[in-house]
Amino acid sequence: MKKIGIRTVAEAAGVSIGTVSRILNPDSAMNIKVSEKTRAKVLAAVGQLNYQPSYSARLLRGTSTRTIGFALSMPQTHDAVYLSNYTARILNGIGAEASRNDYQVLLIQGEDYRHYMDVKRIDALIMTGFQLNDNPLEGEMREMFEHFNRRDYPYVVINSHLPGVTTASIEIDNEAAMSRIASLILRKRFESVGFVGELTPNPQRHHAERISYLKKFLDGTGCRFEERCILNGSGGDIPELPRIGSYNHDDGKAALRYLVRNQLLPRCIVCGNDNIALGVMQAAFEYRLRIPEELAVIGFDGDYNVGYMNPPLTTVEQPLEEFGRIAVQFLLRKIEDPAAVLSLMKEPLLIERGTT
Amino acid sequence: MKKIGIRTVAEAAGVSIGTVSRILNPDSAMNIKVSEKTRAKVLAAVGQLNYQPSYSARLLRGTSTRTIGFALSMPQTHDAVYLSNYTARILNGIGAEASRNDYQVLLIQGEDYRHYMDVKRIDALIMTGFQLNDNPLEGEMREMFEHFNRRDYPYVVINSHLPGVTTASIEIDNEAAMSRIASLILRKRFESVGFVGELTPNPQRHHAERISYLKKFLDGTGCRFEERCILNGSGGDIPELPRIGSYNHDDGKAALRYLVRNQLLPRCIVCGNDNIALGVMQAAFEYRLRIPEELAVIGFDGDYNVGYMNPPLTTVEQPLEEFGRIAVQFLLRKIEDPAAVLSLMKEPLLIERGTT
DNA sequence: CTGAAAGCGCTTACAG
DNA sequence: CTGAAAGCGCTTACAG
Repeated sequence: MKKIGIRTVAEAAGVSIGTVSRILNPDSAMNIKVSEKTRAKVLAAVGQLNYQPSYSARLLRGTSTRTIGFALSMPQTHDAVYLSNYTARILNGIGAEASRNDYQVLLIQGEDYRHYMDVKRIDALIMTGFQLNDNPLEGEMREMFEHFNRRDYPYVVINSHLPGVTTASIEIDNEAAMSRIASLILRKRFESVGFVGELTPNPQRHHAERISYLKKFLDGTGCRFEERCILNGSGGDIPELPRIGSYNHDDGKAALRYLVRNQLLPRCIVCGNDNIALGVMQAAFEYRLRIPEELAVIGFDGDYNVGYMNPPLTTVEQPLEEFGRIAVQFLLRKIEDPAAVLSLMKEPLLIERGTT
Repeated sequence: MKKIGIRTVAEAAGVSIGTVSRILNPDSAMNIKVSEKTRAKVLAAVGQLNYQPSYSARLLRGTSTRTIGFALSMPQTHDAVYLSNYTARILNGIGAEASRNDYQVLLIQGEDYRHYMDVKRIDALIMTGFQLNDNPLEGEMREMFEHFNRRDYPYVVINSHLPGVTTASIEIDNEAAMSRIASLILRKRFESVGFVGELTPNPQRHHAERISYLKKFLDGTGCRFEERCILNGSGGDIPELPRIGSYNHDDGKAALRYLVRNQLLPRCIVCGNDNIALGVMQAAFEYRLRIPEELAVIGFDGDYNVGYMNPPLTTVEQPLEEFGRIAVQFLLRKIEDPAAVLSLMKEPLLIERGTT
């Protein structure tokens, strides 16, 4: 079986390969000046031979790959879970918008994001989830972004930022989110509040940020938000959890048990994400605590299922799908116009349901 | 800024580009016979110039792309949701195993899967979710698989099959699953059973399959499994639902409401998937039905969150992550050995929790 | 052990 | 309007 390439087509149509190429590349400036007659001949041959231009050869000539990279995790930060619920939602937005524009998505895992761009395996890159409290790779990453900025690469960072370097970014307004949560807490007159984040040595930085905003908004209101009811990270009295790449449910369970056993249980627990909240709720049921009468629970993210809990979870809705879509839209613009910039801070919605 | 290619490196090291290439391709047979001295020189130059071999040039030379395609949906079957919960779990397995083997994953959406393989944009392809009751593209797809088989392409189909063509496949044993569900139903002495699948004109074929197995196992046992309590597909009395690309929760809600209003509510509802089950449960709570005392609910799939419901959901656990991993392992084998075949039927676990 | 050269399959100035 | 030719950046027989 002979491989059919551009010259097979050219022979079949009785023209040169250059002509075939011109006809097959409508974007080419030269495409216009081709006679209808030859065009018809060539197109017929293409159809009959079912010719597919080689992807790699086109790539080599510098054409776009029509591929957007989505970087799933930085080295050392990735655990057993490849794609979290949260990441999947972002990917939903990315995928929908990409496919609308006839782009595909390459999932990238590993150390070297620069490489994919440098080598033009992808046209653009979306990153998320590397914002740890203490990221050992911060230096390297800063360099990477400077490299990207210098070359006007199309990239976007979602819900993460690195001090000291400007990046194209989309993020949720944690301050606004915590302000809304604080209002709810005060309106409900919950007299004490706790916070449960990830019980790992190196949790996402968001959690710490949100804790400090919540402190700010609750300060002087009479509502107690004490240090020992704030479980985030590790050390001190915080229960140790083996990290098994879970979806954080276990952090919630462990935290609630710890609070109950040490008689620290607050009236309301604010959680770093919805999975933690589900874990908190499950453990609360084990202790026969009534939600929301005895314990209120507030989540974060707005995962697909949390409206179907019993009671349904009050949570801060992050429009993650929208983040994905906006990211792709920006990247497509940036590909056209290297000067395009993006710096979007989105205010989230607090959705009150049955747990408060 | 000059672009640095293989010849920049060659010049810097004072050797020919062929030598550079040989040193950089450890797999090459010629790699062994290169002197340590030149190797050191070249490697130093590579490091210093931070040289990255062009991905596209390598591709053109026929090297592997180190990319596995994951096809998300067939044309016309895809709705607003790009990646369902179910698909995300498969992808988790694929991604983990791929990245362990230094492969990346390309998400493919659109009409033409053959193209990606033919054109060698990917080394292998994984497909799922196209098994509709009435797939208008069945003919085309059959041709595609025959094309793949003829060329010994590495591909796998997960949880879908097409009558009349043999494909490399991994699937769940629906018969075993329904046998387990039937045993549970009989043991609990539920006197009547209903089924809720997708309330769309063209539901997944699994649901119909499972209904018929359940019929078989319940037949003659005295447990009633009547036609009018089987809601799957559309037509007849089945409530019409606008498809909004949801995760099926709404099917569950609509179905339960329909059953209650028409006084058809059975003692136990078996659901086509977990999202449907969550919808059923939520609607049941609205009617103040007690689960499991008045109504038992059984899900399918084993999504991450369903153990955290209240009560936690009894469901059939599909090892979807494992399916993804096995698929990748097979593909890597198939790349080495074109004669490799795969036909795996996996028995699922029924996990009994609070809803039965 | 290494170099010079052919060629992977295209696109695109350059001629005519 | 179309052809002949250069070249994208590599890999790999072929010589030596």
